[in-house]
Amino acid sequence: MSATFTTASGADVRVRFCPSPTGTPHVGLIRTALFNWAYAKHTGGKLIFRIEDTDAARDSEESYEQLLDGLDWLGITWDEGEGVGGPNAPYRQSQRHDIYVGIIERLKQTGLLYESFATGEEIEARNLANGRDPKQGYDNFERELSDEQKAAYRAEGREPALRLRVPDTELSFDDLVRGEITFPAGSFTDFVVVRPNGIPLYTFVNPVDDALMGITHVLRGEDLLSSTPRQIALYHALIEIGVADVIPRFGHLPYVMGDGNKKLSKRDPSANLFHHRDRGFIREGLVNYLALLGWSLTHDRDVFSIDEMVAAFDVADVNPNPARFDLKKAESINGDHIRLLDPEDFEARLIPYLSEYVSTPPTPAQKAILREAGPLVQERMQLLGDAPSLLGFLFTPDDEITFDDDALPGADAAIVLDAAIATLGQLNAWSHDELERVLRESLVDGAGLKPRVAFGPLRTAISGKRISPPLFESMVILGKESTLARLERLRKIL
RNA sequence: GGCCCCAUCGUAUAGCGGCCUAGUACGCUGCCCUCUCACGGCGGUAACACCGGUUCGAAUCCGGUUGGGGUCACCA
Repeated sequence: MSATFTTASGADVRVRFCPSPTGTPHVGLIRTALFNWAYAKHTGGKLIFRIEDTDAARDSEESYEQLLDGLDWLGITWDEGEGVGGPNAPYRQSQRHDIYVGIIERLKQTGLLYESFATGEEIEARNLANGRDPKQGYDNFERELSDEQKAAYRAEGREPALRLRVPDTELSFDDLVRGEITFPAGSFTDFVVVRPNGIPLYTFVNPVDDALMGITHVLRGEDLLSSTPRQIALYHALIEIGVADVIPRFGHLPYVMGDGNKKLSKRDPSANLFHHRDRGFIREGLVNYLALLGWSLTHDRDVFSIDEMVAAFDVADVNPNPARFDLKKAESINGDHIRLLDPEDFEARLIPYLSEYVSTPPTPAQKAILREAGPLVQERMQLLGDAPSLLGFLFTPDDEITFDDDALPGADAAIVLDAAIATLGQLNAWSHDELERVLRESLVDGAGLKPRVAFGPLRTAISGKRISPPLFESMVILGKESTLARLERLRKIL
């Protein structure tokens, strides 16, 4: 027999993002936040931001601040919750203890919660003795403990945890991304919701707060899929005592995988949201890539704006397969978004990544260089963090340029440099076209060199590198004096 | 082990019974452009896990097998 229950429908969408503030923000967690946010935006619903800080040992204020930082960076905002307030405050579970105590009391009175004294070892031993798999979990053994038995336990100095009585029926629900899922009777057992010290567990406070806050759609990670029947069982209990009136819809988002076949580990640098920001992902690029982890806009486009995502996003379209975090693809998408930036915007975003060369705010001279150099590199970068190696030479004094080993030409380049110095020394119209014209004339046409042989040493002289922004444009930015000084400096070294 | 989820090129995905000799993107790769590197353009590489059904017709529906993952805490 299948249990029947009411699900939320028709009403305005209310979704939530409810992280525990432990550690630095994980991209999988942020992806979950993004999907909830996008779904709220798409449906015109509300996103509630709640802090699940019921684990004092692991929770930290620093972690909470990082969460805010990360969400703010990506532009994920919420309509109700910690930081902005709302009718269901407080939004930190550590401040909601009194609310929980009242509900626990009512649940106890109705017999939906019962006292459990058994230790893990006792449960396992009993499973073994009864021929059950020791890993099978709790056996609902204490459902009908007599007062005498309870007193005996207390006489031993034991204090009871509280378990929820789950229905002895199968339980199914219609997952928004996976369709109908059924758990057979007996595959989920009575579980602890309150510790002996009276502090409720996540398994209790999460559904309780969802109910109290009127959450209609629970979009969360696949790791919570197996606990859904227990949550639904708790919802039944909450409905029975009038705390909830409907059961929300559930949608379990696919895992974000790392290399191999395991979840992207917290220890993997790729898991850390800020690692990507530090390397120069822009928010448009990272959001786009994160959205692609389990979702797609259309069959032939994977670069899109956040607005386009919001306009099209529906949980029902989320793919149930686990998604691998592919840094190469992410960087490529980011590069596309960098190219999409307005030049001034791009310039402004570059500055923090050039801190070793450019002061904040930049001096007028630095600003002028950035203005001219920005367009030269905007299409050459996948990450803003590429900027220092590409642009550093423009901010470095002529006599402090260091030459990369792989960029150093052979002694035969001396002829090239001599010719270039002679030619440029006489050039007065210091423009891109003139520079190219006279240098080609003297080196390529005159000396009969291949362009790459002719210009390679010049590139090294002015940038110190084998790879640089376009040569003539760079010379224009540096100016005649600086260009000649650099050419002469390399000439002397050879 | 019980239960649950998942299964299309190396990766992410499109596909929701005929439009599929399976599309797109990243990656890799050939050519073009070219002062380097990029960008851009034109090609190439490469996949429906397997076995049964249902059907006139299956990547698409059903069952099984195999493989992978998750979960069975007085963590969240």
